[in-house]
Amino acid sequence: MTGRRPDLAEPRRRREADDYASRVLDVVDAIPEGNVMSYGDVAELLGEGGPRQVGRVMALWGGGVAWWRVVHADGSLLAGHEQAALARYAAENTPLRQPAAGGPPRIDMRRARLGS
DNA sequence: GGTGTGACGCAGG
DNA sequence: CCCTGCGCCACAC
Repeated sequence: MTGRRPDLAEPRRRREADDYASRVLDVVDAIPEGNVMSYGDVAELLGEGGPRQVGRVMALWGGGVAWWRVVHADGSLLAGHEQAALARYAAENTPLRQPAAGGPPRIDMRRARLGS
């Protein structure tokens, strides 16, 4: 049919985006204390989108969930929120890897990564 | 409709 | 350990 009704088609796509975001946040919310997942892990478990999509969702709406349980694949912490994240890790006893000297601490992915 | 950008990830050097 | 390039995809301009 030629009547596309853009006034209805547009909002539908918007709803799908929110739905995807809601799924991402749901997965993050399901990560147990003391464990973490990488952006790629979340995307893979979700079976949809990619690490960057997950990252964007977290950037926009991650404030309402345990955002510190989503880290980079190499275990490095979220830039700009290292202190807040570190406090959380200490509180829930998340396994960290201490650097030899002065360097930035990272998650011990082998032990903290969920699923392996 | 091309271009740049990003709370990513991986391979190379 | 550092930096660079490329793939990836949604979004802003």
